[in-house]
Amino acid sequence: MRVLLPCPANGDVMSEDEYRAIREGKRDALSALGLNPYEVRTPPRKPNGVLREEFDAAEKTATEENPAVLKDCAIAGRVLANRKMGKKAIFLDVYDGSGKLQVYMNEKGIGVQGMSIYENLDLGDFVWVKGDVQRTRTGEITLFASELRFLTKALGVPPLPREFTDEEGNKKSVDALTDSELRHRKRYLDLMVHGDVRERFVQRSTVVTTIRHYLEGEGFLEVETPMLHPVPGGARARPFITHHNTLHMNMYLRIAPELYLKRLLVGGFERVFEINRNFRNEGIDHTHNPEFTMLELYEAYADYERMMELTQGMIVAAAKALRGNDDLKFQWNGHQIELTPPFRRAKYADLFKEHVGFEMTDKDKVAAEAVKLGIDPKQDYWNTVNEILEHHVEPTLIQPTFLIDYPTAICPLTKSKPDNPDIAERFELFIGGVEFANAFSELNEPVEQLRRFEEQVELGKASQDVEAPKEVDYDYVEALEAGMPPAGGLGVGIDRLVMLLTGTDSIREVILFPHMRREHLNQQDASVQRARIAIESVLEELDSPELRKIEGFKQLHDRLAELVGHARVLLGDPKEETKQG
RNA sequence: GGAUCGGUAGCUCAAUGGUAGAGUAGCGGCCUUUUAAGCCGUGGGUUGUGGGUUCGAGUCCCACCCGAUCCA
Repeated sequence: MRVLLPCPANGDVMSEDEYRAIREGKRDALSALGLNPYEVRTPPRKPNGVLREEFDAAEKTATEENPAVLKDCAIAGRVLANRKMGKKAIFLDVYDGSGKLQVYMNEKGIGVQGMSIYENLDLGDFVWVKGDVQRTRTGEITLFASELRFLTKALGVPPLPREFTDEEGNKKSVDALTDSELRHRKRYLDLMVHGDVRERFVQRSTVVTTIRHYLEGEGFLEVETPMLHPVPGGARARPFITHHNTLHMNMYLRIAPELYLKRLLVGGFERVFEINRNFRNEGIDHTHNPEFTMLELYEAYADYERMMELTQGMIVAAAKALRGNDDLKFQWNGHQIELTPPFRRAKYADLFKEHVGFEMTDKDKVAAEAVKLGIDPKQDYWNTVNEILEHHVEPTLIQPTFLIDYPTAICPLTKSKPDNPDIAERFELFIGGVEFANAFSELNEPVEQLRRFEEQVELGKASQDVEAPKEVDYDYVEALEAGMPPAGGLGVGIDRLVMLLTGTDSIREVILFPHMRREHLNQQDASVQRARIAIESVLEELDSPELRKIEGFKQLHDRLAELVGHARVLLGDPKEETKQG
């Protein structure tokens, strides 16, 4: 483990790590040669991939007597292999964003200056190399170096795949950085050494870009609405709470952009979408990250039928863009998935009856089933029905299925069927037993919306449901009073879609920096951490001008500030130490 | 929240309760076209953290930290 210690002499860091010390020595040696170990400018160069293509093209006209050569090319990249064959033949593997290119060097080519750079080169460093590209005797496309320049020193050792010899004497390859914890915490290393991981994030970008273009093609406008909400809404979830200091008010990281996007329909935008993060304060596992990416879109004068078309259309477009062809078979979550449209449609009540065995309106049987499944008895009836469905039906929905026509009671933002107030025009799309999309014909009646909001808050209070809304968004109701056109709305979980299309079973593999607990916090450190946070929040509260108006506050404030100061010293807060020093 | 599994050198992994090891990377040397080159030599560890049992703990016990998988 690398241990960094502040160096009292110059404020720099010194290290107990021998690898690092050696690299620091080479860094200093480069400086002594008059070179910048962190060079500012890179001379002109071409990507490795471009040179490979140009060389392939040149070879098409080459003959045995006149083999292909590209004169005076230059590349830049990270050195990840160094094969020294004696004093006068060196092979480097230099990687850039477009892949690897081998470099051949000898003293005759790069000179004394180049060799002195080579002497101070470590795996992981960045270099610029100039020379002719041709094949070696063994057939590898290689840049024969005539000039070597140093670009950047890497003080850390890159984790590299290696090979070992097993008991039978067979050579076996070993991947580097296989520990998923390390891979996620140090994603830069994971990306550096795992081309397939880089490729997966390129694919993620392809999915997002394709959806964006698809929607733009449908006439949608991409918008950005607030991440900080005064009243959390638009979904059932616990929000993250934060605090705005000068407004002296709590704010919530959004759990959904829905209510803002629909305000835009009121304002006259007819087709809007947003692709961005939602934050939900819930558990972390291989399908949940506290922040995740959602697409939400709203279309005036449309309904949930149209939303089904759009959902299918963009998923298929993304799938084709990734595959580069029309093969829509995907292996995911242990299932073979066929994404060829149209996706199956099935009614909520029908599938409930089919898989649970009785009507969802049969109160006695629902109650009995709830007991059997251990569902919270304080739950509202329709939430109970929904949990039963989640348990018995959703896992069976392997091939893409639009589950349509939900009970109105669990759809506070959805318009009911014109001929049946108990059924809402809502669907969720399931693939591989997992929810991928949620959409409905949007409720636009302000009075009914207010009634449902209030009902949700009351039900939440009664059942002590932590996910239930605590507050009615009156501002949204007021917006509806201004008149919102009939509309369809849709939400699609982008992370899950990328998982499906890339055949990945863990959300952490499609999020660059998935959240984890802080490393190396023992219980004591964790307590100190919590205490510090508590102290900070006390201090913020003390700054409130409202509080200052209260009689006798000054004395209380001074006493508290004193106590906070003591607490900081006890906890070893660096701020307090510098104040005293 | 519960169950199970895991955390040992930079990396990948060994080690019946009995001197913490190998490969590779590193460092030194040899080698003029290699393909994760080869050969010789060599340094490298708070075994996740803290306790306990024991003559002796990587190993057994307890608590905790960080993950993974399954369940709720």
